[in-house]
Amino acid sequence: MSDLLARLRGRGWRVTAQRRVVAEVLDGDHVHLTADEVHARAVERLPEISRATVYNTLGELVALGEVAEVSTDGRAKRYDPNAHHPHQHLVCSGCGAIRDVHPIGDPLADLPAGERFGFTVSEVEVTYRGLCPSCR
Amino acid sequence: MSDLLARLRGRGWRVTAQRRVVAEVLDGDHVHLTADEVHARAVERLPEISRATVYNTLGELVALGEVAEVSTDGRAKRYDPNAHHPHQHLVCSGCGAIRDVHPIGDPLADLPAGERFGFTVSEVEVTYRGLCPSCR
DNA sequence: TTCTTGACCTGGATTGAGTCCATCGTAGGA
DNA sequence: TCCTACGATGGACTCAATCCAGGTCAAGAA
Repeated sequence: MSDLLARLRGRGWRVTAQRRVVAEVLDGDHVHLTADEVHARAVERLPEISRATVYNTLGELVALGEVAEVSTDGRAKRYDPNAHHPHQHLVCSGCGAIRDVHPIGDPLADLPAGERFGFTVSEVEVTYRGLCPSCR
Repeated sequence: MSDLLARLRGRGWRVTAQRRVVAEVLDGDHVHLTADEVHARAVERLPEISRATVYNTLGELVALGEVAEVSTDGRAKRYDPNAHHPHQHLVCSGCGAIRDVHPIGDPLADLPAGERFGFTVSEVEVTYRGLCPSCR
């Protein structure tokens, strides 16, 4: 993630304290924070940062393909910094915990042409659901 | 869907005009209405029906396993009456159109034990994305 | 058929997530 | 150092969904 800011600068991004803090908060594996959680953590480092800025920055990171949006429950979207490593998600129906997982095979290949209704299919999103060890 | 009301009555449901109308609106294949769309159509048949009742009834139908909740965009949830026939969804990134699809194989089998983090995995949800013929 | 009652419905207030916008501030080039 | 266009702010607003107090009615009992 440390070179993320360099990559963004290379794309003409103006690097500000706010954007740096948002990028820093979103660092690590199995990180799936909501926008409000990102904001809460960003405030600890930069007390005046506004929610609008967090939403704007997350939106830009998503548009640039640096962060992926995940919506596993019907509630707030979550932001996943692991966008450069394709993966799917495993969600606990009890506590909502989310893990990144890597199924075998290409899920795209499992949709026969006869089931594509003439669509050009380019992406698949798989969400596995179950109970985690501590909710069972 | 016509025997849905009979099934519900059998489960001790009190059948009211409102519940009947909601169930009728949710009939057919490739039907994926939002709660507000269900409400709009229900109002045509029963002008005084309230949004709260539509939400309550949809929630009960979901809890009974008669209808499935689908959230393909980050926006309003959609309700899919096809819950008794397992299927996945194909969504157009352009216009949002949704089709029911049936991939080959069991997607659950594609998640190796080593990737389950001790979870008891019981469900998979697959969303294919692409462009429909008229958006391409 | 009428009565009774607890489950159901209503509409308005409320919550929560997210967006919009007018204004102010500042990163980075000249 | 100065300028200015891009970025940040925060308060108002939208949209989806839920909550709640009070009125209504489906279905079993008599």
